[in-house]
Amino acid sequence: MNARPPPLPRATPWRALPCPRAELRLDLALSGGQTFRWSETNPGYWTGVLAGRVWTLTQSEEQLWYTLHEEEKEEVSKDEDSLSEPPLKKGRRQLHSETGRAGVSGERIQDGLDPSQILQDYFQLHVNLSALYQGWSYTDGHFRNIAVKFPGVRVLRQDPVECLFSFICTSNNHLSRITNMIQHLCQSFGRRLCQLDTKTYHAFPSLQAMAGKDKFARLRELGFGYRARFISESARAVLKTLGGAAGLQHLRTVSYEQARHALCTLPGVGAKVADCVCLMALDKAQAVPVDTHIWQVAKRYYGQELGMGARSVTERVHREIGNFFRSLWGPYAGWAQAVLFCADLKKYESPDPDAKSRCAKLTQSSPSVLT
DNA sequence: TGCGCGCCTTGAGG
DNA sequence: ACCTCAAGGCGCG
Repeated sequence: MNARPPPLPRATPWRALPCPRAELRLDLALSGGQTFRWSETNPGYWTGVLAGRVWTLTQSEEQLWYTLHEEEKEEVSKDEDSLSEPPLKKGRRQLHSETGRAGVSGERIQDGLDPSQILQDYFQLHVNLSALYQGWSYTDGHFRNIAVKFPGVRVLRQDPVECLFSFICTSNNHLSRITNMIQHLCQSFGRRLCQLDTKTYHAFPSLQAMAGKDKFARLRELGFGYRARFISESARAVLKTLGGAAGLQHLRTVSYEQARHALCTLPGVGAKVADCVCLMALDKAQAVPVDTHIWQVAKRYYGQELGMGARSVTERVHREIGNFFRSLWGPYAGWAQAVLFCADLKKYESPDPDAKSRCAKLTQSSPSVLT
């Protein structure tokens, strides 16, 4: 079953890189709450924007297949702000090389950077996930139970700008609405890339495009609520005080504590969002984002004393849970958290025969429980 | 200084 | 129709 998938119109021929399914499950990695920009356009086929190009991905037992869609002619979208850097001429595209690894900018793909390198970088295929799963399973019985059903959950190495502003949108919000909001953000402020069927694809907006003067009002109109201010003001703050996109990228080379502290100076960024960005864009594998969900999991499976007395995830709870999981899972604790989070998403809940009987039992006994 | 509480937008789901 | 709650952050006491 390692045959080449059928070709798509106006797209490059399919190519593959070796990647066993145990090392990567596309569905879990791309729709498990890390990124909000991929959709399953056909069963098993995932289409989305990465490094300024539109890709479709699929996988067989041993290989990850990819094709790149043809870009439309240069048409600057209306809202791409005048503050934007001058468009780079083809053939002289921006190159980031802060870390020695391939630098993937969200705005434009670099000519000369092999698409397979972009994918290896994005999926961090140099990390041996099976070995990590083995280690976590050895020290953690609950993880061992989860791991069987949720193999191949990798932490993506995302573009820092896209990751930061996506997770600012997640505050007090739910997955379906987050996905819609980010789609609106890209459609309104991002460069249009192409159209497939009826769906248009846009690059993630530049900092300049989000920082423009009337952007706050536009975002309010688009239904971002109080997050509108966070987005426009954080875009300005990144440009003004953190050195722009390159400055964010540079946080990959500093310590977890330094990166986290820098992010927390931005409006709309607290401990939770900062940890998400540290983990998913800034190479801080030890960062454990703690939300209400992970807190419930922690209390239920790892000890009720975790975050005891609190009614919500306060700074103290965040610290306690994070430190607990780091001591349990080690330097890649954030990667293990991603597996647990994925497993807890409602859409992945398997029809559990025990759940019904538990529920029925609870209902029967509820009068005595409640009184 | 550390901590917890109420508020902020919107809409999906019960 | 009504309510609650959602991958939270922030100002305040």
